[in-house]
Amino acid sequence: MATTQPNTCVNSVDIAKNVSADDALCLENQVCFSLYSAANAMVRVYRPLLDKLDLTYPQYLVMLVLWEEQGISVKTLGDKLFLDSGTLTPLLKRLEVKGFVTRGRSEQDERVRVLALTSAGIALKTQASEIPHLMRCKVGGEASELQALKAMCDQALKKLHASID
Amino acid sequence: MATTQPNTCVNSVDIAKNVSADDALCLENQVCFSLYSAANAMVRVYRPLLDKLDLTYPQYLVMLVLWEEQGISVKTLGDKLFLDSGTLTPLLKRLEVKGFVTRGRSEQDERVRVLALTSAGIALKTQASEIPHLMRCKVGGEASELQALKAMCDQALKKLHASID
DNA sequence: TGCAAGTATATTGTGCGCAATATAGTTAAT
DNA sequence: ATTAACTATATTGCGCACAATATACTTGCA
Repeated sequence: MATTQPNTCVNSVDIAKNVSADDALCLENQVCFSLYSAANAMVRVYRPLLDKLDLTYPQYLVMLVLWEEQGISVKTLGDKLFLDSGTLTPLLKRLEVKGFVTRGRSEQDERVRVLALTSAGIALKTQASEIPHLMRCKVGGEASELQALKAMCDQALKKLHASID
Repeated sequence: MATTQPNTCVNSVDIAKNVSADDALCLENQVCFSLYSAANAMVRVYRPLLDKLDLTYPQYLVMLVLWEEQGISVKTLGDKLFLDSGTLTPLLKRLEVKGFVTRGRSEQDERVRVLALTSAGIALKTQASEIPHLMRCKVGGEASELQALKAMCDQALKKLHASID
């Protein structure tokens, strides 16, 4: 395992192991490319299932949060989903137009939007309850593998967040 | 570990293990959300590094491919990156405007674009050679962990692709 | 040869993601 | 009470992703 590049880090992100500068730029060795491609593919597989609920994947994530807890702010929602208002504001407006979500104002603090579900939004949860099962069937794989994947993604996410100072 | 939902699949995608329909819709249990968030965070961490090369992350991926092999078609590029012409055509035009890439035509088949690098595009590889190292330092973590993450993403990608019939 | 079927790329439209910026409302310190 | 600093949301602009569609070119078959 030759290393032709001085390397003050013992570890690697975009290479499978310590390799030459050239091998490090090889697509095959890029961890991040695998992550990126898997995430894209995942959204693609969700799409036909979510089409039936008239939701996109990011909209589905918002609904997951609101099915758990209503009356939260855009900020709180963004903290949970790691998304900002530039993404969420237009997305929430689309959910409002579809009649799934209401965007009220806090009486205590006029700046904050209070997000809630309409009855249609609440009702959607019943249809959505099939989705995890359908995804399971579509993709298969051992539960332990998926748990491991989730654990590694969560760990990577933690480090990536930390590296944004 | 009670299962309140009949389940013909032994495995799970969006839940950590066999759980109730309600727990399956819990954001905390969603493997795909972890994948999605980690991929977003990864692109965010790349951004300041790639800004210096005047590249976005998807543009960087295209350059990685072209640094390995020039003269390929949009189709071949798309097969390698799992992206279609709707994504690549405008992206390649932007790389052309920046002066990194040329978009010629095949003489054998007038339909196919033949992608090549300009001298500026080739020169960029030298600057890019630092990026894997810089990402490694930014994120840290054991090489074996990253290898494992890559392996699991590749496996997931394979299954996700297969599930699109 | 002519034409149907297939293929490669391009176009259009929608919805993210996110940086940068703007605006309005709140809080705290003087 | 003012005002400066802070906070929550919104807006704008750019670049993906991708479905759906269009166009141009090629190939194979009758």
